[in-house]
Amino acid sequence: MPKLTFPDGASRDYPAGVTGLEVAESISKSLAKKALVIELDGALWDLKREIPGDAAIRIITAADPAGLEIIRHDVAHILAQAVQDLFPGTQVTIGPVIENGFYYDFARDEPFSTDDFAKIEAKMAAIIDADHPFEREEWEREKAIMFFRDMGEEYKAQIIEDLPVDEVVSVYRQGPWIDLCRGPHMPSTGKIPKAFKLMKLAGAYWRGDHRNAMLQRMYGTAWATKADLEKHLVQIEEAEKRDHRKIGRQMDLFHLQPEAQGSVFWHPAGFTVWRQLEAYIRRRLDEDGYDEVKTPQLMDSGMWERSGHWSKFRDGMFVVPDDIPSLDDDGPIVRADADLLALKPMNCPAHIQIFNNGQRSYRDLPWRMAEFGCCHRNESHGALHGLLRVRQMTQDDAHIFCREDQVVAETKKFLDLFASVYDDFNMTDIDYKLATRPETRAGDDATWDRAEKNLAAALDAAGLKYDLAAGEGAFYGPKLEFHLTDAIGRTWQAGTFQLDYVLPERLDASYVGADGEKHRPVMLHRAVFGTFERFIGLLIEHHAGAFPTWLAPTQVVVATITSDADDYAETAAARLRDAGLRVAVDLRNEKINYKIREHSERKVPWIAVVGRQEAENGALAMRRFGIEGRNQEIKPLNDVVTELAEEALPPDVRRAKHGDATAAAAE
RNA sequence: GCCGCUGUAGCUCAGUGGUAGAGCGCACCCUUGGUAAGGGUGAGGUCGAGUGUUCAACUCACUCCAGCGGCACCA
Repeated sequence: MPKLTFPDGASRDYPAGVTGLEVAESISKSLAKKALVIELDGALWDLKREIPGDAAIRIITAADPAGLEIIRHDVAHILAQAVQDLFPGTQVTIGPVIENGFYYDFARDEPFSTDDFAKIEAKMAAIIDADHPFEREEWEREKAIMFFRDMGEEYKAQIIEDLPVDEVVSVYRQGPWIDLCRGPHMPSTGKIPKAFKLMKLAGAYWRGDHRNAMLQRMYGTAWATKADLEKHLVQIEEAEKRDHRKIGRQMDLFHLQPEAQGSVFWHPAGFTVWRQLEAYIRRRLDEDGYDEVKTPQLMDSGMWERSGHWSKFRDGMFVVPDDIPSLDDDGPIVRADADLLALKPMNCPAHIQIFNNGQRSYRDLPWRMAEFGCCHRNESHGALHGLLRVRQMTQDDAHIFCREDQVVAETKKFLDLFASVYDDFNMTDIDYKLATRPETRAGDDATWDRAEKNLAAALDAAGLKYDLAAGEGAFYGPKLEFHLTDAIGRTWQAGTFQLDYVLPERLDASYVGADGEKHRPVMLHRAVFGTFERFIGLLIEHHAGAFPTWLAPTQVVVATITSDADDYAETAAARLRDAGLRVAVDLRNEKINYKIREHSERKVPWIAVVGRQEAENGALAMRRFGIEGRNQEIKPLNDVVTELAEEALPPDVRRAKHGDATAAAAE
């Protein structure tokens, strides 16, 4: 007699052999109707399976996040059934639930087309209408392998072969269709909400390994209700509107072109944003005790051999022969045996050269060496993506050389800086992760133990909660990952922090300790923004192009209503410029509506409208971006100059100007 | 790099086996208009590149290039 405990703490005895469905019915008919699966002590269980013993239970419906996963899993199954029905000879593989939906990988020689989606979706709806019960069976392992092999389902057979020997092999029937599956499933296909949609088609390697066959992956989204599906589709549209590539074109920030794929042409407006960011972070680093340096773009391949990059990452480096190209049309342009140089893919080896140039004492440490270093990486063509994945990038990079006993304090110092910077950008939703040792790595386990412990201690000291990302560290040391959530809930990684014991060793960096002996410094690789390219991409999408005033390419446009106000407009603009603002003047022979529209589309924070009245009164009609409909405030020019100059201050400068008093008052 | 899709004017996109169209933008003219598109005229295209099929290719086929969505990669 299983004793079942309900979420409210009450418990009740049920007859042996009772199923989840019967339990649900004993509570209420409507619950039984809505029930999808039952949770037993935290594990999900088919409603039609006997409950084996005492358990804390919860009936899962579509309204439950776990229920939504069941729905998505079941939709993946009926997708597979529909596809095999419509395209005989297609092999099924796996079809997991992912964020917002699911995918299914199929093996088929002919390519699928998105044109097939309508047909497949119709078939899926028919399977739901048929209301096939999902029926679980447990099979003997060899029988299952034979069965799927006989069906020509090589991938399924392989999956079973690779299951741990003690794992129960279960299959589920849904009407005429049968599939290997761990389950659980809802009682029948008829309970699946018709709130799904096939989204896209893509290639994916079998088991994620590029040496394996390429399968065809269908992505879909599925929800508990049609309204949820609609909402999701609208959200996708919203995200598309924020696409930094699109906004970059609309706001004339930058462009990319085939002759320099992966490298950005920054236009004046876009580079204005860059300059603000660079000036900002430079102030922050100066304040935090960094020394800025500049190191060579090209270094001899020998340097990269010594650093270890040549053997491991040569395929991602741009290599240049160290030879004068020949003007002779007949012969080769460069000698075949020319020495090789490489464009730097990172700044750290060069920074070690500065460290090594002269004798260093323990008194010099920590040495925080910063560089806005322009690096090149020969990223594969398929990886390039707007500003987010480029071949030429500039990092707000720095390397901190320190003693082992300084690692925790330096890490904490960086974490404080990091949080403060992102706070200035109004991005306070940050998840921290400690990425630990990967399978292939340099350095011994004792060193890794110490390194991971140091980072954990620093996170604790900074009062930060964090998760582990096991095996995600760099090959030379553990990393901290910073996952930011943007205005519409997407997560991004920009900055980085890595602990490195290996490179100082390889490039023989040392300092003289208090004991008069030579010691190895520890090296901390760190970047707050990451790369300017990626960070600007992130900012564009986070703000949907509407930058805060201090970053906006143009901060205020003075737009005239009639040409009688032209002279005054120029005077007002000059005043604003003198106050340090980025000002444009629009004297065109256009209606004010048209001017407002155009500058609003460019997301200029302020439009200062001047007509005859403003010109006579020495005023401006100020219109702030982002407020729907007519919004204006007539203000004396002098007041506007003062107020906008204040609003346009970078956050750190404003903080310094007003001291900590305002900050404290704000808390 | 792999799989799929796409490539037509500065931008967004129609279009057909018989050598191209719209809207916006741009230029010029009229309009001086009070908070998200005033009107007119005009310029602008080797239809991504190459090869092939055809009397004829922007259209069909193949190859290449690039972009997009994934996968793999990401020091």
